[in-house]
Amino acid sequence: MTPRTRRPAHQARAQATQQSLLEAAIAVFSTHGLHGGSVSRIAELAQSHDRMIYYYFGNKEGLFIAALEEIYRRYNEAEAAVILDTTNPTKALTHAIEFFVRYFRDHPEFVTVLNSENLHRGKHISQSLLASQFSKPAIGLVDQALSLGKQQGVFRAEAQSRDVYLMISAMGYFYQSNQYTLSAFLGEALSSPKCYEHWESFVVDAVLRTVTQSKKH
Amino acid sequence: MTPRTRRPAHQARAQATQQSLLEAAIAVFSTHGLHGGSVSRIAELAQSHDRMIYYYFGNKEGLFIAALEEIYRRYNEAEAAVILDTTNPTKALTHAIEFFVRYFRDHPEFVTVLNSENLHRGKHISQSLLASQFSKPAIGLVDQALSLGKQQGVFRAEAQSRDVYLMISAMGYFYQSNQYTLSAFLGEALSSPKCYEHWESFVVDAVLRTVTQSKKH
DNA sequence: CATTAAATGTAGTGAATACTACATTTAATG
DNA sequence: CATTAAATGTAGTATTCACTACATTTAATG
Repeated sequence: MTPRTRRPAHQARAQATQQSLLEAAIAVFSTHGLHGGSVSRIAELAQSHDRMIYYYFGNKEGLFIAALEEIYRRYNEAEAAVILDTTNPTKALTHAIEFFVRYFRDHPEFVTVLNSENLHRGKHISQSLLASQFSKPAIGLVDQALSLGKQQGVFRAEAQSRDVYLMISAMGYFYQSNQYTLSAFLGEALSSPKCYEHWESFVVDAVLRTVTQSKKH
Repeated sequence: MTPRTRRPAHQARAQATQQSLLEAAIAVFSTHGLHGGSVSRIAELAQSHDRMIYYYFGNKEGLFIAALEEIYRRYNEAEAAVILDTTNPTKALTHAIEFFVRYFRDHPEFVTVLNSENLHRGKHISQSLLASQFSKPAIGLVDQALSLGKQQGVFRAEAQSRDVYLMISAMGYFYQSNQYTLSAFLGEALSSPKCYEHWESFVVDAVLRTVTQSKKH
């Protein structure tokens, strides 16, 4: 019989090769974009050969899609690991905001790869079957905090999770994504810890003021 | 004597060539990025030759810098043309917000070219002498409205123009810049008029709630 | 009209690109 | 140990890229 059983040693090496190629792809695509990043550079960084990219991912676009799926997977994974305070909605929402803003700050590759994908009008994300699965828990964190606050009457019932999620994402993402042009434009380095901390607290303040129920009389 | 006088017919044609190359560069760089956009494609779109790009702009990077300066110039020009209500600060701020959000929506090339520049860590904007001049009137509109509101006691004195400007820009810019991945992520086309209008009014609401002085008692 | 220089047109160059045909190695199985 | 197929390595190919040397046209001036 022809051997249909798996070969563990082969497969382990193969997985390691795929993983290092994927990691290298994220690094190269995030710093040079889809067109700017070359397959030879990715292969070199992964200490492999460009030949293997075609072997495992078909072509350059296939590798980009895999990289896109991977950064989304990590984003969702990180979000799912956050545990919010279930009694204090203000604390919970603050915690959620800090998670998002810090995630964008600490994962610039997430921001730049998404920018590349948007430059190409979502061409690859729409091809991905995995990506559609990621959409479900997206607004989960914000929704948890908002629902709790509405139950307790401290947050306005009209505040929608989707809008608040977009607001938080926008303020965290934009600050990271456009830091270079903004720094030139404003004449101040947005990457400094002082500047960043001020922004983070401003985002918390702005979101809370947006969703908090104003006191009657 | 050697003729040092200008030659109007020559110069007029030359300016037209430069202008069409610049326009084509903005179009191509905005849809394909700095690396993805080729000089031959730009020259073709401008109905000229790549030869002229090197004649007028030195090299590809020089053309990109010129394109960057041009979109910034137009942004500042549009901002300077806005005239705000000088009596009603809420109206004035609402008007300013609408200007920014709509500018990003109606000028996707501004958004995508800035994204390309940020991918390259502001390498070109820092080289530009023109760009530094654009920074001055940047926060002007927001500052006008905020100052008026503070004088009248309807806006909080602690609200800083820079923060509010960043907040407005972030919410308007992010919605446009990330519309494709967001639409896939949220399962809803953000480009629809209904969706867009909802967002615009939400931004107005969020900013006003952030800066408005809460009533005592 | 001859001269001149700005402006444009043509035809390339070398390097980098995505991708591939083919050979070789590796570690399983019978 | 021979066989086998997965996995990897090598050496290419055609194409596109940014950029340039050189020729030509255009519209001024004297």
